[in-house]
Amino acid sequence: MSTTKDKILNAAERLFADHGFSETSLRMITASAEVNLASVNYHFGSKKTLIQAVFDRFMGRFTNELSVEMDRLTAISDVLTVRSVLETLVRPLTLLEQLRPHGAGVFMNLLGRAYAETQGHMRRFALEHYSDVLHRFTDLLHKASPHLHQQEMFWRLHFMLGSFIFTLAGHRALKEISESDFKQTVSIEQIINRLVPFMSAAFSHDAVNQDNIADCNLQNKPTTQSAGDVRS
Amino acid sequence: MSTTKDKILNAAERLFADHGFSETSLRMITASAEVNLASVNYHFGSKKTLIQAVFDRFMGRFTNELSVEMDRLTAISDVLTVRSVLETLVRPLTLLEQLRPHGAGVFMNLLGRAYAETQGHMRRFALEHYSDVLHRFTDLLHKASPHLHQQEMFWRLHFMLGSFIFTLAGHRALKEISESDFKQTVSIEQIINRLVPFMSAAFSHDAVNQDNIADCNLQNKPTTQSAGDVRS
DNA sequence: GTATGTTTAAAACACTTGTTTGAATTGACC
DNA sequence: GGTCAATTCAAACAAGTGTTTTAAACATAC
Repeated sequence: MSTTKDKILNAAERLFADHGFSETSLRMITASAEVNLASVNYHFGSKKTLIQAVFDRFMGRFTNELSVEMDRLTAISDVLTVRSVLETLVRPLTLLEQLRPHGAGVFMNLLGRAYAETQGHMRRFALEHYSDVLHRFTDLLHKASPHLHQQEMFWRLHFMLGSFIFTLAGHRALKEISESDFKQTVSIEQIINRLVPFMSAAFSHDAVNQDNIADCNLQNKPTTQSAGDVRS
Repeated sequence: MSTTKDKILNAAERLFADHGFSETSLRMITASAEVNLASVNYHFGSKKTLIQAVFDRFMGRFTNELSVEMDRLTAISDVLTVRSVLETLVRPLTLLEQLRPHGAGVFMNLLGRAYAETQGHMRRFALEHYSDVLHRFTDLLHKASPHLHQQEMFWRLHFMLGSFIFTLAGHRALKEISESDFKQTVSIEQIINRLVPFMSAAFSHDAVNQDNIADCNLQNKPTTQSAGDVRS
């Protein structure tokens, strides 16, 4: 029942959100947690595994919630849209945010880091431990857009991931700019609710003949195509 | 005339791409550049300003190219589409990549870092020194989608930026996965050419009444064949 | 050639990093 | 109360960090 472990975990979480990982020292963490410096190595082994532990705790909470949302979705409707699948992300993310200050931000930071690693150590860990939930999500997405083949799916998935990670991981900076420019507060939930339809449209677009998209587009219709000037 | 400065800049560029910024020490840089350790402080003042110098050099090359592309676009056509505006990014980015190994990756890394900073020091620097080109780009984008109000514009711009930064900054890791999964090499140009139509669709979507998008959506429609294969 | 300002060189500086050590403390169980 | 393992603690460790210093080498002008 030793609370030391949790104190470290919580302090690390908060500091990681504020300063990033390599910019957060163990001394900052232990000072903030009011525990001894050596205790982090005692309980977690190393800084690297501490980061993993923080990540793991987030990932567990997130995938649990996501699982619930996906259950709900598949229960109520048998026709899937990209939009409805992406909307399963909203609650898990906002929940993370209200569970801890900047929760979604730290989580996305960790996720981004997991991918940025060239070695891919953290990514492999996540894909192993949470493969079922993750695969289930991509499966739903695939069912919602069956015309996309695997490779296109792969890239769209990561384009989307990029938007999510970038905006949510750095949402404090973005909030700052937005609020100084528009004199209006903005919550992470609002950002997500803007992001989901945005990504839905992107994910659903027909790449072969993009004029189909243009036709639906309510903006000025360019009959003279200046587009398609794709240099190879 | 002194090549020491350039040697440092080039070595820093390459190492930043491989290990990130805080993970790259000045000793690694000076060793790789085969110059004395002290010379980086002599020529650049500090590590921080060295990073800025690397960023500045990239930013200069990038904005120059982008400017040319925007000239070309506005010259040939007076009706703008989101797609055509986004396509002005293709050449500047691929040029960066072929100019130096992983050039676009480092540049996007720096760009991402510029935004991630809570203090916003680097972002402010970029916005001041390159405001004209940057504003011109956003203006074109705004002209191409005049129905979007400022705030929605702001967020969509950053959603897009997120995809670009994430995918290009981490494109080496993504390449790795993609090539091991699909047994097929993939160039950064191919990624960009996938990303542009993806983001065009996202940017052009009608947020007010998203059913319009859904109606245009070709998913589940039997007439469409396996789409999305857009390698150029 | 000397003088002047610029560039390079090796070494040391002051400091922070993650980690380890070995003794002190705690808390439970017999 | 004594035993033993688990935990905490202060201190030190070795390695690495960015930066500064001082002297030497260089180039260029007078």
